[in-house]
Formats: sequence, C-alpha cells, structure tokens
Amino acid sequence: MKLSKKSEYGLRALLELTLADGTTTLQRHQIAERQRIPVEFLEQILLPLKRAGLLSSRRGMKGGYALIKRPEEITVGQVIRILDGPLAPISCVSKTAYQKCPDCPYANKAHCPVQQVMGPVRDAIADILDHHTLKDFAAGHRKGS
Amino acid sequence: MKLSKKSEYGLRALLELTLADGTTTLQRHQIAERQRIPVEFLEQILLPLKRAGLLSSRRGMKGGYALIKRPEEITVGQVIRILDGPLAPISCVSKTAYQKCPDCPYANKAHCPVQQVMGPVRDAIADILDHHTLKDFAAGHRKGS
DNA sequence: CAAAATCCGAGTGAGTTAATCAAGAATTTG
DNA sequence: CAAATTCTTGATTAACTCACTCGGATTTTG
Repeated sequence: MKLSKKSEYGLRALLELTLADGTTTLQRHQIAERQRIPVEFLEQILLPLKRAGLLSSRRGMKGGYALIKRPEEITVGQVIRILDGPLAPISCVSKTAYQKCPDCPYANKAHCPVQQVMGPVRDAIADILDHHTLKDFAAGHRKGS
Repeated sequence: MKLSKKSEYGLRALLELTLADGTTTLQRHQIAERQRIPVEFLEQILLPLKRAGLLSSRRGMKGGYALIKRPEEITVGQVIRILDGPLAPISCVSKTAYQKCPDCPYANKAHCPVQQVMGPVRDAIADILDHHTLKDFAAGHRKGS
C-alpha cells in the first residue's frame, strides 16, 4: 500500500507547473530546485507525463515544460496510473488491468474473500484519487503560503 | 499501492483457521495445502500473528495452530498491519506510524498537497479494512462452496 | 529415545526503486 | 554559422524489498 517517489515527485512537479500555468514555462532545474527533486530523476518522470498528453515541452535555450490540459481536467488518479500503474492493491480487483492471481484457489471471483475485501478498497481509493484534480491540489497549497 | 503476498497468504491462512475454529487445530502443512501456500513461507507468517496474540500454537506431534480470538474480533486491517506495517500510502499521513518525509518542502503539515490527498485515502482504506472482520471474510467464502 | 511438529534466525535470487550518467538532437542567441 | 542551453533517450547502477528457502533448535507425543 505505498505511493512511490516517482508518483510523489510527479505530483509535486505538476503542482509547480500548475502554479506557473499560463504565465511561463518551467525548466527542469527550476521544478527540481523548488520541489527538491533530483533533476535526472525528474527527467524520466516528465517524459511519460508528456507522452500521456498532460504536458508539452520545448527544447533549446528558451525551452521548458508547460501543462497542456487545464488543471481541473487532470486528476491525481490519472497521474499515478501513468507513473505507477493500476491503483488496485491486488491485480484481481483492478478495473483497468484485471489479472487472475496465478495461485488463487478460488475459481469463482464472487467467492474469493480477498476480492470481497479488496474490491471496495480499490473503489474507495479510485473514488478519491479520480475526483481530486490538480486544481484542488494547487488550491490547498496556495492557502498555505 | 500493493498488498503483499505475505498479507494475502496471512489472510487466507486465517480464513482456514476460522473455518476450523472450535473443532480442531490445524497444522502448517494442512493450511499450506488447502490454500496453496509454500509451507516454509507460511511459517514466517504465522509466527508474527502468534506473537501479536491472534493465534496459539502447540509444538510436537499433535501440534498445530488455532485462533485465540473470535473471528469477529479480528479485523483485516489488524492482520495487514501486523504483517506489512502501516496502511498509509505514505508515512506522512500514517496515524499509527507518522514520519515526516525527509525531503518534503512543506514544513506545515496542513499545507502539503500530498497530505491533503493521501490523508483521505489512508482514512478510506483504514475505514474499510478496520471494519471488515475474519467473520465477514469467512462468511463470503462459505456462501460460495 | 525417536519421530513429528513448531520456532527462529540467516541466507538467497529475482525483481523493483530511485537515481545517475552519457551521448545526442533541437532550438535560440550572439 | 557556432556556441550555449535545454530537452531526449537509453544504459547502468547501487540499494533495497519481496518471496521464498534452509538448517538447526526446541518441544511434545508415543
């Protein structure tokens, strides 16, 4: 039940980009400094987010990254799925990537006790993360500083 | 966000013990066979559960394991905490094992965006797992077979 | 005492995580 | 055009975790 550094950094990076949204693009090292993320690691986080269509990038001297979508259109769940894969705590209750447990003795899904507990857990997690957008994320932050 | 094999096996093992509750004690290999768990691995799962006071054991020829508490007194959350540690997806939102993230730039807990999202996630997970007992676990199973 | 069972610590191989490095391609500035 | 800056991409790595595995000690029964 753990959130990876990758996802954590990814969310914090997107937060920085949200705060700058519309005004400027941000460069790797700016994001990295502000959020204390190792630059080279950040690099490999921004790439999949770009490929997923969340942000754009420009190379060269005045390059950098910027959000493509609006903050209220990007959910935390989306980001975590891109960086870390399915939200489900066990693959047999995943909706986006269902997979039978190889050694599970319960042929019938409905009768597997693990699924009966973990199904609702998956739904609860997804429900929160898929309804929490970058906008909310940034809002909480602004209130603080 | 993943449930370990250890916890999964632990829950399945406790299910077997619940089904046998009152009638007999079960031995490692019986549990292992019925739930298709490697015996030696099962061993190191049952031990901490014993130390936590969930079950008793007897050594020697007519030995085995049995539940100490009643199934409705043991929650899934408890079991997972014993075997895998805190439920929280990130230590800074854990209630049983809070720890500041070493590199988090947000001094004030209330203003950290990560905590604002993950706090509710932790609560939702704990709420489900701490209200789901072994009795429920076994009930779903019985209905099936 | 011998057989059968749990107890317990240590070890191991594969895989994942969190970075790090280096070479390359695009873009802008002078 | 050349140099500087920045993103792009793939490879590599060190540390750690996961899922077992093993060997030996202890306890109980027959």
